[in-house]
Amino acid sequence: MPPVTTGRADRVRVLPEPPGLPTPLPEPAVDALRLEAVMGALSDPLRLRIVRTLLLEREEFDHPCGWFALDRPKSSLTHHFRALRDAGVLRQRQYGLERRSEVRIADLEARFPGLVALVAAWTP
Amino acid sequence: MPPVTTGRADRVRVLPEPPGLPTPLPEPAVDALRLEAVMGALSDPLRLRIVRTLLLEREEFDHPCGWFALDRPKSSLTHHFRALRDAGVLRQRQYGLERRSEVRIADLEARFPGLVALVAAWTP
DNA sequence: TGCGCTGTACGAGAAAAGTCGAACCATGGT
DNA sequence: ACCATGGTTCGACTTTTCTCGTACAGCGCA
Repeated sequence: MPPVTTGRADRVRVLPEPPGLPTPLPEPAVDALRLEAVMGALSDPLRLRIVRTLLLEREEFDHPCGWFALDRPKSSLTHHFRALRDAGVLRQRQYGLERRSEVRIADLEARFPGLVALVAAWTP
Repeated sequence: MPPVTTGRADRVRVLPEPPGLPTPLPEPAVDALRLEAVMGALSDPLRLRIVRTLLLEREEFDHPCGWFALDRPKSSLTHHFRALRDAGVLRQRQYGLERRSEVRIADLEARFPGLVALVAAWTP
């Protein structure tokens, strides 16, 4: 299976599915996304790395926070994931006890075309 | 009698260069541009507005700082213009006593294609 | 019932960024 | 010579952000 290419928005998986994805945690609507907020969220190397990892290595859907090899305490990770979600970069769902994240590729592409590709091309 | 200024003060930099423009102030090289730094510089509404204005309303080359209608004290503007220059978003040249700025469009486009367009499309 | 797991909430200290006044400098005009 | 212009530097203050420890909560499982 090919690694994801970020230039295009493939299907939007936001539909309510009968087996049911958990409802996403509160997030800004597409037309409420603000460029300065997104930029601010992506102005941190750690968060940039989170998003990039999510873009390049998502095998299926989304990953729990511990998926990434981040050597920070959990409370720090919560902080950064929340910053990304507040800015509208990430969508998070509660799967039982773990919270998984995915990049809102379609939404970002709709409002800020090309931005996702920049993050995917980023090198630490 | 023409008021000949003393040649003791070697302000040679003020001379207009026939073929060229004044040398830009120190700035990061193209391949030293960092996405997180650029994002950080563009995560502020005021700076976003500066860059966007520069992109959309540049009539010729570049503009002095006071060109924009920013109701901030001068020291604040210096701060923000410097932040933009440090991140590599702006290039600044000293024209005699005034300092003019232009967006490093080509450089940004080379490293982060599409980013300039996002700023140009931004709405306050 | 208790343990291990994932992750949150709160709060405090540290670090970074923004804000702005005041002093200053060089230039050009009158 | 003086003043206005366009801008810098410095220092102080305020605000925001980062970092992380501690405490806690829900779920699954023996």
